[in-house]
Amino acid sequence: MPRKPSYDRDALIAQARDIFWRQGWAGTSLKDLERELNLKPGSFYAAFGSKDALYALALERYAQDGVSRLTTMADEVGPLQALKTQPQIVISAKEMPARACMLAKTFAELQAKGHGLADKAGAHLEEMKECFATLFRRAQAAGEIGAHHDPDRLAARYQSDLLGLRLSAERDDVNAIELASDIAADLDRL
Amino acid sequence: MPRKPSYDRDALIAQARDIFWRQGWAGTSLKDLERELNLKPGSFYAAFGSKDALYALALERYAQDGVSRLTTMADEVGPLQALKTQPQIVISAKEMPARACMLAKTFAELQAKGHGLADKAGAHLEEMKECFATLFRRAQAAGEIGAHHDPDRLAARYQSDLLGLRLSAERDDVNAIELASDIAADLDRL
DNA sequence: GGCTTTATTGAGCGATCACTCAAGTATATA
DNA sequence: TATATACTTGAGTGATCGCTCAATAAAGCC
Repeated sequence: MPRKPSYDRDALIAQARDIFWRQGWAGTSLKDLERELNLKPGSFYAAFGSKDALYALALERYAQDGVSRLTTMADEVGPLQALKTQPQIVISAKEMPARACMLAKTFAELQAKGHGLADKAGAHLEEMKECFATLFRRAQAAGEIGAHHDPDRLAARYQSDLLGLRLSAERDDVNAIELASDIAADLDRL
Repeated sequence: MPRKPSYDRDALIAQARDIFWRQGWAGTSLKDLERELNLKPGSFYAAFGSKDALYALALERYAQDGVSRLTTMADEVGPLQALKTQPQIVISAKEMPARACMLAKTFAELQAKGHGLADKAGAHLEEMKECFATLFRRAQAAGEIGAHHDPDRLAARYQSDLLGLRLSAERDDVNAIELASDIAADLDRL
């Protein structure tokens, strides 16, 4: 009996993710979203409930895609090679809306105000870190990395390096390719 | 003949810097500033002209303080030791309003929208990077670092590491002290 | 003290914010 | 085809945004 929506909800979430990723939370108005997603206010709120609810969906999508892309690559080329390749990938950014990490941007923007979305972003960052740690553990098990290292500590450092790289890659005065290869080179010394 | 302002302009700029540093550009309203600086709208605009103008002053103050603190330390303990100590310092954050870098936060928040303050923040980041490069050059001249390294490349990597560290240090699930000491330890392998 | 000059005050400006809702429209079932 | 059930529309909500300005108060110079 009902009527079907004329839009593809998943596609709208992906589109919203890209806008939020680029412009941030406060930097994206509902006018922006309504225009880009081609939704009137009524439809928007019927579909997503609120700006924050859509942002949360966008964050989740972003984090899921990041983890699945990395684990897929690790299954194909091995854990260490995946970790070494990741820096290049995150700054290649041809069709990506931004090089900086959306989770980091969200966390940095909203943490001070105690916004719930900052906590969600922080949780996703933690998931991502645990994903890195798993790859370091697998690399250790495969003998690609010395057994004396703490994989959690390596993961924290590696994630921090990636966040720095991705932020630096937004700048014109930084050679991100050199930076990425230097970070990757560090993994060979473990 | 005139009447003197009842406030200390420099102190107000420092106070505004701390608020902006913590809450970001969009996250800080004029109401916030008027309340914290104890200024009515009229006085505020007579003193600073606009929110953006005050933000620019705050950025400048932030950058100047950062450079002068680092160069002072380098004069006291030497360039390499200063670079090795800096990571601990930036995350100690007893009386600092945030651990993340204000320049990086500003750049990340406003760059996508083409806001002029993002360019100013980017320029200050470049100054800071050049300051790091100078210290690496001085460390090289002193024989503390191998001559085969490119100091500009080292500076870019070091700055990126610091930005990542400072962002990570805002998180509860990251051991920032370990992170800082790992970054410092890397300098001994140069 | 009188005068000039500037600082201070706070009500209020238009614009924009996230969001609501009643009315109209299209569709799947009966 | 008739009806029930959504989806779509867009004018409009109160709140807040950055900011203005006329009125008032206070300080330095004569």
